[in-house]
Amino acid sequence: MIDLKYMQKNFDEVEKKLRKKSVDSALLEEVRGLFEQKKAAQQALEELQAKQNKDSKLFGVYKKEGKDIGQLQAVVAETKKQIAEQNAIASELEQKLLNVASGIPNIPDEEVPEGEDEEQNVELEKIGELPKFAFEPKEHWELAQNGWIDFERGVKLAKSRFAMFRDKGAKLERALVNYFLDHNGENGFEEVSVPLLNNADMLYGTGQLPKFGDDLFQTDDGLYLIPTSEVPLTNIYNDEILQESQLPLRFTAHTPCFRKEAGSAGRDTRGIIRQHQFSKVEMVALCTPEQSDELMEQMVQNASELLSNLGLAHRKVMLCGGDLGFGAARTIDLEVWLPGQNCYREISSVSNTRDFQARRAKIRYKQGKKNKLVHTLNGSALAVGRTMVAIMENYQQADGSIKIPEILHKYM
RNA sequence: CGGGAGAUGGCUGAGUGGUCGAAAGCACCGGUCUUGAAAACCGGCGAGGGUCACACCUCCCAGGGUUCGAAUCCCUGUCUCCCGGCCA
Repeated sequence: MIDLKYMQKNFDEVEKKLRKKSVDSALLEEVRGLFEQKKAAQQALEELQAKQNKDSKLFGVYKKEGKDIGQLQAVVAETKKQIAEQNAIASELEQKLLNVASGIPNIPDEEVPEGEDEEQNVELEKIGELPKFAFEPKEHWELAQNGWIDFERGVKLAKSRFAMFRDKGAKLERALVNYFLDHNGENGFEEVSVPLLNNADMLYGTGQLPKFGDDLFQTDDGLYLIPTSEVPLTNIYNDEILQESQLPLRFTAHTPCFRKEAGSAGRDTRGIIRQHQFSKVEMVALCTPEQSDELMEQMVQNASELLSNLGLAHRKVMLCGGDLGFGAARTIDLEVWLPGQNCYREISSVSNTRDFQARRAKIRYKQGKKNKLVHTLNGSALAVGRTMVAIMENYQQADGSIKIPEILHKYM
């Protein structure tokens, strides 16, 4: 949630900044109008409430003094009626404002480049050497003929866009998870194991709800399968007030992630690049505003290290405004080189949401006497399935076999 | 899933219809004292909105209800603890 008070006072500035994310300006105008209306209604309501409170307290006094309360009763009855009416008006406006405003995305940082979509993302740095092959490198689903991935049976057990790993494939997945968690742990991230079903408040907190509910699997008792462990990790301190000395807090967790991939029909239908269920190791940080830029760097660096240690060539990309996620003020993607596909593909995405999620999730910290909103950051380190793809394609041999990267040897 | 108890400020915990947003203790912050610290003493100290600042409004798990007035009474839900059943 963006800061509505700030937005009201600096409407033109906010509108201009949001243009980078191509937000409908009619929506913003609506918010501005609603804010004024709501405030007026609120004030009117509070005046009435104050009157009623005052009169009600008089009852006690009158009774003690033995005075007649008949007239007072009539006055209060009238006030009550007015309160009911005014309350209806005020709460409707408030609800409307909240609905509309919660659909406004975060304001992009100054440095975020202009752009419509991923075409305009800006490459920051290339890391590692592209591998050379004396043969035509295959794509991972061809290589998976070796039995590592069983696509057909994954589909049979669930439906399309589900797969299962077997034998060395399953072991490779487990090895990667262990390696990632160890590495993140050594770099200051506390390892946690979280509920995979979260309630609606948490999904609102991180921004998936109410706007992106279509992409979530929901249970019949109102819980949601997490689309990323960013949701539980960020919400660990939902509606709590932290001490400044506790910050920054850094967490890492491995979880499966569940996404309906609504609207992705026809994209990446082959292989395991885009699945309904995938495994991911995530990093999340809660920190002060002063700390958040440095943490962002650290998290990108941490993910990049994992790729380098696996011997995988990759690049850092700064997302342009149009490609930024709903809650992100800035995002840096890591894209790994896939020789089979002959292109770079996203394997990690690190975002700073500033106080956008913290405002929704009510995560604050005490700075002296004041309660301030924390900054929240999240990033993958790494997407496990896609790392498997990268290893298969980069480490494939002429005979179709796949070498295991050195660093994983002790894990499998 | 069945029976009982409970849910109050960072924590512990009083409060059963009327100036209660709420005693007390702990924690925390400021001060006095001290070479320094501890102890002792004095003061402050829930959250959100509102205001230049006050005033004022809302919140005692959530949602309804009773009442002029509810943390306090009633109903529903959620969660926690204990007892029983089931179970990885």
